[in-house]
Amino acid sequence: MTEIEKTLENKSVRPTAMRILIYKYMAEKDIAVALTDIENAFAKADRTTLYRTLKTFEEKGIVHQIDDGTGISKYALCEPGCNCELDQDLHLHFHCGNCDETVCLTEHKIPHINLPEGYIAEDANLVIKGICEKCSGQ
Amino acid sequence: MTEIEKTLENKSVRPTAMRILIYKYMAEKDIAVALTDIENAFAKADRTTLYRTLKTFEEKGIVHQIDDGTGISKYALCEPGCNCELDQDLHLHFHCGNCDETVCLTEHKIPHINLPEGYIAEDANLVIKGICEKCSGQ
DNA sequence: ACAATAAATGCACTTCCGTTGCACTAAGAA
DNA sequence: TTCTTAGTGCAACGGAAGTGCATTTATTGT
Ligand SMILES: [Mn+2]
Ligand SMILES: [Mn+2]
Ligand SMILES: [Zn+2]
Ligand SMILES: [Zn+2]
Repeated sequence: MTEIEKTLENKSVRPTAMRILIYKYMAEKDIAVALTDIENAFAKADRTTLYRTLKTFEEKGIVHQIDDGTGISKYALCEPGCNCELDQDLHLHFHCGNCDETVCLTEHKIPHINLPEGYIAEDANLVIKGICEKCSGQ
Repeated sequence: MTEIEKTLENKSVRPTAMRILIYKYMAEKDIAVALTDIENAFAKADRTTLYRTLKTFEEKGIVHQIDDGTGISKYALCEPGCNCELDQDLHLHFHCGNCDETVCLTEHKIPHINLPEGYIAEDANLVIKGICEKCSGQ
């Protein structure tokens, strides 16, 4: 049994061929991926299957969904210490306006914000837009 | 000439009847509004007109668009000191999971974030999700 | 190995929101 | 008034998310 299969089973997700391929695809990329990206990478697979795979992965804490403001949902594998299901230690995301790629900045946590009286924070999303290190050429 | 008409002309937007109505509608609300909200408020008007009005307002710096993570674009009037077109002094937004309302927290600016080497920040979006003061009951 | 059961996949279709093209109308300039 | 531009209304398109149901594949129990 491979590493990926073990990882999936640890999260109580049955390691089907499709799921292993999708996991591997996401693991090889260092950027967040959209459903369409996976669809293009695996032309033979049906969009619904990929869609539901991502949904399952998200529910089981294997990936987290990213709203980078483009209107297209992105997904990235959760790091070992990723507490995204607990809504704590939330990291920020960076979207490059040049290459349209979105990356997790897992080391950069969202700073704590003091809200006005009566407001209760449960979750947060911080997206920085600009030029990524690949595109800025340094 | 009313205050609203003056405001629109100052921003080089011709104060048509429809535009004045939309501006007034947004000014009376203390929450961000979606295109659908305006559509429901002015059943006689066409969605396209409202859509293009909001677009014009945004281009002229009268309103700013808000991405609160719901997937539906919201809009709010820019405060007198709102520098949203300059991408500075960006304030954060709060979305209530209970009443589904989104508000501008204009006093709360997005803190400066130190990015990794090579990353250039140009814009930022910070949305806090939780329970608003109306719904938390205090 | 077999049947019974449950999970995963594939296809078709729907919904929602944003967006655009084009014709028509109202408003401002000459 | 005539010319020209800006605003509005109607219809249709588009992308992306989501759902219902039939079919296939895997797992369980005998
Ligand atoms: Mn991330
Ligand atoms: Mn705002
Ligand atoms: Zn880039
Ligand atoms: Zn609320």
